[in-house]
Amino acid sequence: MELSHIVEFKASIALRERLDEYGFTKIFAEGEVILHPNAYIRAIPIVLNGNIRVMRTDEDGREIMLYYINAGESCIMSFLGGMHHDTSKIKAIAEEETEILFIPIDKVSSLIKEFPEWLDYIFRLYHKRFEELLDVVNAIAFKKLDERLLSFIKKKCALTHSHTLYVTHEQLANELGTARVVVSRLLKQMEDEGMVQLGRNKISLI
Amino acid sequence: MELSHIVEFKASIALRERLDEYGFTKIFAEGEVILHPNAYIRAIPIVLNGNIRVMRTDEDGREIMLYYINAGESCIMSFLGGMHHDTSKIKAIAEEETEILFIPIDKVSSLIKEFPEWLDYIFRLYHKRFEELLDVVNAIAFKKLDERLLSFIKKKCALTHSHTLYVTHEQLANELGTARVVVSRLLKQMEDEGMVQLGRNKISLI
DNA sequence: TACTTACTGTAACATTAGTCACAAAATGGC
DNA sequence: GCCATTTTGTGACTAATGTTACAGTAAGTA
Repeated sequence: MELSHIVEFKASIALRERLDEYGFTKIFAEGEVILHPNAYIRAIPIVLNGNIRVMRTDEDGREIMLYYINAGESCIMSFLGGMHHDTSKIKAIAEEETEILFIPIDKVSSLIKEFPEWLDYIFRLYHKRFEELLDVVNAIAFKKLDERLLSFIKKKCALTHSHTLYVTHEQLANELGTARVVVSRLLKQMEDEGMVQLGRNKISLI
Repeated sequence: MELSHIVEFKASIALRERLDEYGFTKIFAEGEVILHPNAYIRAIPIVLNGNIRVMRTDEDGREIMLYYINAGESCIMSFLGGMHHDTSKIKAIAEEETEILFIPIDKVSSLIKEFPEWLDYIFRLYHKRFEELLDVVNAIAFKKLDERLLSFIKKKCALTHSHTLYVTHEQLANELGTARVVVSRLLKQMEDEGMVQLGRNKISLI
């Protein structure tokens, strides 16, 4: 994805040039950790290609997935954290091979003053993330695991525009914040009900 | 609380005057709903005195508390929602008698251009809310109810600078997103363990 | 005081999810 | 093909929470 495809950046060549000038790109392999919990934040990432999975981890090492950052989007948690010289409260992992443009945090704030579209971009993403977080709260507070599992599978499928997912039950369990057996049990149930078809490392929606 | 006590506003008489000029204040009684879910947002609230409780509600009417908005703070969800002409995803209730200064949404964005400290204020609150939301996610994903209940009671006590809380088990249950019997059961247990003392409409931390 | 209402306590039971243990199947390397 | 490893399936059990039903108790008020 080119920066010019981001709606807020389309009209401003100047902003795009500035981002190119200040930023540096880096490519992460699938599964690579982009941002560790408690790490200091020096730059905010804009995803050019690929996807980032954002996880919340607790002290005991348990994790739960919060949302995806798709191409064209940024990690707004980093932005806030960086602005306040705070450490990261989340963990970001490349869901597939992912190319990222990093903008140093000091440039981020100076760009706000110069380019209102940059601020619009930040606000739009904030809004999106906030709503996604609220959806997560809803899901874990009010939904049962089978429902969460199903919509999680659907979301993952949507990312790859496919009906088949290549993941292990273990991975799903980790991202949902539960145990592998639980996921296996529920998946088997869903297969019996004809909702999915299971294979090794493979789940197909029907 | 005066606007001048808000750290970002201290230095700028001009900003405070503008807020006074554009805004209008309103007083809400304890328990009054300030913002309904799905309502259109035309103004963002700054709490001058009192506290607002922000709840997430799901389609079936179940609720769960997200965080408090204290004096000097604003509801950042409204801000985002308002900027994007979106409806409210949350419900805001006056926890006690609460005085609120409402700033019309169109003024909010024009103030950003004029007063960088206004933007700083917004960012600071975003950051705070985001972290609070993450804490909520952690709590409901990984903590057991007894632990959540206890820390919830402590948080409520902290609001009033007291060791005694005047609420019913029903209210606590609603805010935790669970059932009254469950809360009663856990509270009784906590009383047996000498952690709290119970009365009608009353819970004292020991 | 007597009545009503709101709040709390408790038992019994159902459901959901987590845990442990181990078997069975699939896969990949040799 | 054989073996090691990873992944999946399953049963049995425990723990946590939700649900229903009802009794007891405090407070308010006519």
